Amino acid sequence: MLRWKDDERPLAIMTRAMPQHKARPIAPATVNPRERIASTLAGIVRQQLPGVPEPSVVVERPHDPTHGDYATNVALVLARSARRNPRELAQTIGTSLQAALPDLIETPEIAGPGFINLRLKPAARQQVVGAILDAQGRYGRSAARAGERVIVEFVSANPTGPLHVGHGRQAALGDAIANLLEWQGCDVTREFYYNDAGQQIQNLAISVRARAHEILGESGEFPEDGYRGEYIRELAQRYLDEVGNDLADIETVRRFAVAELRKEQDRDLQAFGVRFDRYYLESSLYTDGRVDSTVAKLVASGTTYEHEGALWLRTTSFGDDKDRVMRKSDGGYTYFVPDVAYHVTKFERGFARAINVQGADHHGTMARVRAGLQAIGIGVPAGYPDYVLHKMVTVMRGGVEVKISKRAGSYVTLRDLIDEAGRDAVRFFLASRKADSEFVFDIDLARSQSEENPVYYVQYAHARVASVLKQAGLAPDESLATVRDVDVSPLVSRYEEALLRRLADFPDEIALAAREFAPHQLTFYLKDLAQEFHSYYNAERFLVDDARLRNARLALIVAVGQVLRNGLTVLGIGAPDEM
RNA sequence: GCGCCCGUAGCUUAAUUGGAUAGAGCACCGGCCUUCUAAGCCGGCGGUUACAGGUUCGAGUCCUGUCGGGCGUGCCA
Repeated sequence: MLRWKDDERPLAIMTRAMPQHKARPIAPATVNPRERIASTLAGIVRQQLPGVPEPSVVVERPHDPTHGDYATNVALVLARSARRNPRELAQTIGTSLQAALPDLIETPEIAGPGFINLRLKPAARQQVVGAILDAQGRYGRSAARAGERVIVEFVSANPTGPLHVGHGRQAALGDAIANLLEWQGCDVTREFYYNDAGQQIQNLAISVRARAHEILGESGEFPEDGYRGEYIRELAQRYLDEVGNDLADIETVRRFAVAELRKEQDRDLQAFGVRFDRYYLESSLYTDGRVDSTVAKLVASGTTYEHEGALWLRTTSFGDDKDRVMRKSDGGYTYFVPDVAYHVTKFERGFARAINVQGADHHGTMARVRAGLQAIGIGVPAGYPDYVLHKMVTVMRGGVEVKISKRAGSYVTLRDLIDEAGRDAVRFFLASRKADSEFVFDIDLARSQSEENPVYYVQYAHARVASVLKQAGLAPDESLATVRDVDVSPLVSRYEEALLRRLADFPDEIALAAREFAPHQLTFYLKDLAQEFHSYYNAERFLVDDARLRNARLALIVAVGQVLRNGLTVLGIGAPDEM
């Protein structure tokens, strides 16, 4: 997952307020090798090929480890405009590169149509262990985006029923995205837009009241579009127990039902390990006048018109494919008006970036909200807010789709999933796919505490690290300090090379996953890291007699344990010491 | 009808954003526990990347069209 352009800021490993300690054998202020190579390369191109339009210099990990630690395609990209043979150009650039970085790389190899393959000197590859130990649990964190204020809105379920698996996917994705951004230095606010003002809340109240009448033995019809889940009956029973038999005031019923459902949603989210900084109430947008003032501003901007008794916004002027109704002919606002008003507050609250994690059925609102923000003319940037839309989750058990739960009736609840498969497995699974692909959640797989379950595979690697350290006499909280200054030069086996490369990639993985709102990339990284560790574990012994080798290997696996833990933490998953 | 998204091995999927021989896991077959956790490791089988064209040194990735699935689409949220 490495791809950097030379015009992007290098990503510095967070080194904040770290106590200075003994000088280590490797250069103290070492930068990530990839960054050094990329910037040196850019200089060489500028110097040797003046006048050639400078391309993005890309230094990346080759797929095949026999191609070395890094590879670059500069020669291929430049060959045409420089009117040179790509392989011959690669040779020239490669020679200059090695001359500039003799301590870092071996003699470059030219391969294929003109790739330059670079192999790090062992000491350069090994330095990552020191970097991880020095970081004191903060390896992978960066200050690259320090001070950037970001709001991540996710879940935002209506308080009309229990959370379903789709909300679970949003919670897993949204929380992981928020964590990723925090690890990049962003100042992140997690917000739940709490839709308490619409027609569906009224339906909830009516449904609960109808069930309460039934319980009291009073006849009456259940509303056509009422909510039919078992939880409505439970709410009705609790209402009768706690509030009383007076059902005359629908407002009292409504308030009770909403409060109860919110409590339940909060309990589910807590069980899932997700917390919000703020719940933003849709109703407050009406009571504080923001909806009215939003409409007034849109009218004043001249982007609205009246047609057939309704007020329309000319969203087509801002990229939408149809104009949209703002105020219905009956005088009420359509939902998209408070939506725009809400996003105005995000912008006005100073969030330079807003990310909305929602189901793909909301994709229609994207163009509308963005158009509304543009129309209002208060300087909101064109792509604001960002959307991460996810597709449907299908739950499978025993090879067949599960469509209903007892409590909710028509859908599977997040609580069902957590109860069946456990928090960690559910979070890992729901974060492990690209958001815009359809998701098949196999309950049997998530439940199985065995080889076919990836989350246990990763956690097991962490537990194995902890177990070895324990037998080496290293307490978990002391292991970092104990191995900090060991000589890591014996780490040269193919397993060790692979692990060192993987560890060096971690900060870049975080940065990339944060930039692309793509936690699934991190799940794949962790599986790969765990796999390399398990292979190593099976092939080599750590507690060997040779003290120098033993210490080097212990330092390496302490570093592996750190990265596994950090990665799992970003995904909101525990890193157990024992399994 | 129109718009957006998706289509990769029997199943679930990845692919460094246009790079090298399309990688994994599950399932299936064969090996590895007197040694730090076998919830593990090693090997094998399995691909016309839905289809047809195009762009270029190079396409799963970009463009055009077709097929299949999902979602949305002037007064539901």
